[in-house]
Amino acid sequence: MSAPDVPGAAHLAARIDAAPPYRSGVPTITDVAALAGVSPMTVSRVLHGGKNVRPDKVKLVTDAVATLGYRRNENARSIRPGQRTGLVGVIITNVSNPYYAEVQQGIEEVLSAEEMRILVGNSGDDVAKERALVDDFVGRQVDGLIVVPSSGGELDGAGAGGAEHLEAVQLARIPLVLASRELPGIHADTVLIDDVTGAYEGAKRLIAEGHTRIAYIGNLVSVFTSRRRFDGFTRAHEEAGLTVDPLLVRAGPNDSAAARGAMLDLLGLEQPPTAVFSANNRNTVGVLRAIVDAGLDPRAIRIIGFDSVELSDVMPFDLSVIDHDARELGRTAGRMIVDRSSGIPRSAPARIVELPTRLIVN
Amino acid sequence: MSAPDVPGAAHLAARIDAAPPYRSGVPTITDVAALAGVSPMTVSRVLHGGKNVRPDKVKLVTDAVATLGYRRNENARSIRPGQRTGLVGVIITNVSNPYYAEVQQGIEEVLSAEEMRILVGNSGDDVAKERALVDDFVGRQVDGLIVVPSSGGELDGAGAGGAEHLEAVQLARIPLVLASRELPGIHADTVLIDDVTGAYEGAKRLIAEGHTRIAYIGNLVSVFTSRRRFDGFTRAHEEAGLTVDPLLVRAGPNDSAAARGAMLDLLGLEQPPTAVFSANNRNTVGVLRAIVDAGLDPRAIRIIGFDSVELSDVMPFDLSVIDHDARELGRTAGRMIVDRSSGIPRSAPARIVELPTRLIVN
DNA sequence: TTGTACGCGTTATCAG
DNA sequence: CTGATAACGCGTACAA
Repeated sequence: MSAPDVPGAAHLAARIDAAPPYRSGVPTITDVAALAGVSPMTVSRVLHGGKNVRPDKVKLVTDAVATLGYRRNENARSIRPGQRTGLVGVIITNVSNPYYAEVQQGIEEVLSAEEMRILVGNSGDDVAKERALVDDFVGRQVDGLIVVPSSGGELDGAGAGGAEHLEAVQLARIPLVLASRELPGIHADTVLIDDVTGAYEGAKRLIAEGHTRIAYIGNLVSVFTSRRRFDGFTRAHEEAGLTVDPLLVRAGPNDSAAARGAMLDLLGLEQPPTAVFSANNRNTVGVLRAIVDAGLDPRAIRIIGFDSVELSDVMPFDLSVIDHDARELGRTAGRMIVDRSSGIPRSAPARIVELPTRLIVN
Repeated sequence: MSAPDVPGAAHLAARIDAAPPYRSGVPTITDVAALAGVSPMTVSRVLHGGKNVRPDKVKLVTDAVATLGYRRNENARSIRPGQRTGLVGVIITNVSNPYYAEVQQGIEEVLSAEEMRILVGNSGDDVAKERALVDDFVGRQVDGLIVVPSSGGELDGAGAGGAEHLEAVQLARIPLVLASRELPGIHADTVLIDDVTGAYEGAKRLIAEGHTRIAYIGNLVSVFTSRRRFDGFTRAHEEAGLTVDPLLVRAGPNDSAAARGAMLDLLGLEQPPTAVFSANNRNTVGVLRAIVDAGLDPRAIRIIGFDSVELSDVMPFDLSVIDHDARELGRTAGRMIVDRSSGIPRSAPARIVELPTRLIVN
């Protein structure tokens, strides 16, 4: 097996030995070129549309591609300057919330039409994890980033409290879109739900029905949307000359279990509320569960919930919802990325879009 | 501004001119090296743990990294042989189905713990789109692929009907995991729900309750799981000495709208069923809606549905569900990828895991 | 302990 | 119309 002393043969053996054992069998453009009997450059041209290549060579190449099962290495391609990766990083807090699943669907719908793909990460509403994901995605040379910002960072009220990683993204001139939530100090394309108006109209409706003691369940401390919704809730009260009873405001919950606890607590008050405003779909689920668990007649209390809840219209509760189009929110975010990465210059001012809500009374 | 004739200065100017205009400002390892006054190699070493580098140089480098905001280019890194990308392609039919959203969540949970990221695409149950996604993901050098196979390809009953793209994945020695559905002719790690047993127990329960005319709603033509569920459904009938009335089997629907139509149709029969078995959560939603739309008393008909439906236990229907852990299915798929890409050899026989179901009677 | 040389797969540039 | 060359950012092998 050792190379004989014949120069030519030795050279060949060396080439074979050099045929790297690590070459995992995945064919490269060079393999295609060799099989087709052309240069790699010609193969590249054919792959890019075959402009300015003789038809017979085109056929040679396409055949070689087919027999070898060749696929372009997108990563190698993208290290060259000026080449896009076609990758967009998507960071959401939690896909198992149907709302965010719907947002992701909308994003994917728009981007896949542009042959772009999404890298998805769940932050779990944890700023540290969000930061790690951003770093990773940037390292993978994404063409854009869509983020539902984690709420944790807002706690300290500082400028862009804990959002330096997103500032860095902008410094690197990577298009950034904030979805569903704004972030103080970060000036980026943003798509929101019109939380204030939606909540205002929901609360107004309850007040019109005669309710004066309306509870509010939603995390006002750290969740941007919940604070906005509370603003609308409060405004409706003010307009009607009512005041919001602080005892009826449960500012903690942001998941169904916590909301259930808060609701059970409210039901145990000396003077319980006659209606409840729930700040999001997870909380609404918790509220409903509390009512059932407390053994109450499901219609004993009026409920209005932000976001939709599947089958809310057939449930035995006195439940209305403030609905909106989560998928359209995702689509809008996707379009913003597409616009920025072609078309609209990076330096154009940030756009802020607010999507409407629709009150569905049951 | 033109370079003077002083050799040294000219050289410098040349370097500056050479500083490519396309260099989009993103710092590279070379920039870090220059700022730190070391070679790129030393920077690389520091980034990989700083073993065998003098502490002062380590500091120099880490400082330079910090001031420049340097991040390693993962794509450039991955083109070298033997380097993993840490990317896993995930192809699901539709994330807006809460079941698949949950699966994705499970996958992400396991993989992100290994510092791996997911590329997600929706196939919309379209084999052509699935194929395109597979091609794209393979081109991006994913370390593995998790696929909920589209059903379209099974129509022609041929060997691996329309699944050649998945065979190709295996030929390229990329770990492949099938989730939720099997594919004839494809021999890969697979994680399924124990559909047969789950459906069997559900149907058995209805029969034990005295029902003999039980309708079945689910797409038997193209959906693997639905066929398996029908098997269990049938077996329970046989065991009880009953036969399934073909008139009560609606083999078409695979979404809530179609299921609603089928259910309305069933309700209009001369001899309507006294119970319904719905093959998945989308269908269950349609069934419930049909009952409400038909103006029936929600409790007029017994329903059992595969998959869970949120708040099924508090709804005013006579609804039981055959529940299972979708997130665990996702986790299992993720673990299979991790195992194959390290640990377990690629050549080890395919593993098939069936996760249990749980009948929740309401 | 540190640096040099080279190659990974691809494509822009330029020469033929 | 075609091909040789160089370069993208990084890491391995080897040399100093």
